[in-house]
Amino acid sequence: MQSRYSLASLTADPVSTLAEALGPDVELERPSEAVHGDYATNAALKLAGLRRMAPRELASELVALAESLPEVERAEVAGPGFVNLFLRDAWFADTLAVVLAEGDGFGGGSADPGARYQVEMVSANPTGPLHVAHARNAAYGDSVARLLEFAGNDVSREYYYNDSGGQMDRFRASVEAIRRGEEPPADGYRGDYVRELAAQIGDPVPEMLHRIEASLERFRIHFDSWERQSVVEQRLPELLPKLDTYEKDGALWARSSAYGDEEDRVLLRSGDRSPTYRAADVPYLVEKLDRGFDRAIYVLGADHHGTRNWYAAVARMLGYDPGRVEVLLYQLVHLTRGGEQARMSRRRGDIVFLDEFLDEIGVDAARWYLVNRGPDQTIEIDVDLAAERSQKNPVYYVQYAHARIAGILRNTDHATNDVSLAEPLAPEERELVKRLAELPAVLREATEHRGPQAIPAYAIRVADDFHRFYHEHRVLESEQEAFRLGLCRATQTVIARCLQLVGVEAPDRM
RNA sequence: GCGCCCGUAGCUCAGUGGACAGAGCGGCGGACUUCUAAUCCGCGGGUCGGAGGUUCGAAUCCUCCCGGGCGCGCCA
Repeated sequence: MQSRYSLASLTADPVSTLAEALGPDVELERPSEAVHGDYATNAALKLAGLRRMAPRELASELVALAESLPEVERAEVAGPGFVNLFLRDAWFADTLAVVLAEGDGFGGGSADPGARYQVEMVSANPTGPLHVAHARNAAYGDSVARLLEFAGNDVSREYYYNDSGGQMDRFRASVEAIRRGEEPPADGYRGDYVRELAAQIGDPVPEMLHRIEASLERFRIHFDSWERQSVVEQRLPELLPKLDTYEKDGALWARSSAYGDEEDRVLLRSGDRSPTYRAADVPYLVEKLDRGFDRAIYVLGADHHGTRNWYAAVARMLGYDPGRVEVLLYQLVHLTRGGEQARMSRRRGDIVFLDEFLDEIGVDAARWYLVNRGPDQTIEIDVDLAAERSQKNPVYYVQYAHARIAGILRNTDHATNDVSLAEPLAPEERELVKRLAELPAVLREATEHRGPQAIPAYAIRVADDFHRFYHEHRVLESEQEAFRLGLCRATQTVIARCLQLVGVEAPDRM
């Protein structure tokens, strides 16, 4: 195997480039212990069985290959067959040069070719203000959307709402009741916002939607389109005959259980034969796919998990590739206030509105907290703590690293990409470069797994490494100024990117 | 009863086959004549819910059990 490793072929991922030089099946990882080198691979352990060789023997071959690479200082076999690599300073300088050359694009563009995605999220019916559970939907869905965009896909965010169902009737009836000076019906809606809407004239729904949109814009989420159930439903008559359906108990049912769903679903109610909410899903899905989206993503709360297979079943029933339908579920949010737990249920009245939440802890902390946990994990946030201890919030720790760098860069006008080394690299410099080099892999994985929680975790590591570096080394007017300035600019770019992907601002001063 | 999710440090949680399991918060003790101390350094803290299994190797994959959350509407 002849190595043709060359940094002349600058890719956005220096680590992958190095790995490829060792063979197609080799993946490098960063060992937790420094004595295990800058990078290590378990390739020999994995391939030993296939090649019928002893792992350590195969590892020796990789070591020989690795040591022939100009960037490798030395390599060694360790343990059962790990290969540890120790890299020369030149690799770090070249890697930093790659990051700087890529600039804002570093870590992006991994989707090749890009595809067209629709991310439908929030989609709360406009019967009241958004609350914190909706905020998680928004924060999670929007970060997934941002990841997809940065990977090079075309992404459209859509908000879908029911403007014609029983819930909406009850909402309008509640407003009307107050306008007549009566109490809202027992199953109606109440609260200050209902009174405010009653004080205005006309249909309260559009005004409620405006308020929701304003909350979302404040939360830094912009929707490209808003879709109404009453509009979508109009195509139902032409689509019903194409579905696999049957009559039972006076209602029309979809035979969805034969297409991967858990159960059959009612499309037309017995009695007035009016369409159910599920029925509207059918023309809506057709519309999504016919509009040319390669993939339609639904972002749903875990309380909707019972219908997660319904959408793909509809696609199958109509002859579409079910792989074009993707349902993302996230668990619920519990808020604690003064030690007392409140569940996010509108029905119980324990409502904490999104706007109140933002008033208390700020947009940056709110977005950070809501995306900081994996979607499968229930989130618990102590609002008092989040607001009170905001100084110690990790989000400020990361922002501070960004602001510190901005402070350094304000004091210089050197802006070259020359990162030549004046002296041997310090451990803090090497660690930081390796950290920055992780970004492409971190984002690739976060995008593929729809797991934006990896971003804040990584951003903390970057800030960690930077603060340590900053503490140990002078940047301006040091012997190593050129390299260190480059390191600062690259770090700033990486942190800014991470924050952008989770919808958090990257301040130049704090 | 059935389905989905979760169970990792005192608390909140990272970690979807690799080396002695990590972070933040909380606790204790240190470091500013500097480009920002919203920072840094040190100390303490664990039967990865339990039991089997697969593997050279398991917090991670499989089976069963225990505990918690959420669903199982002709509501949305």
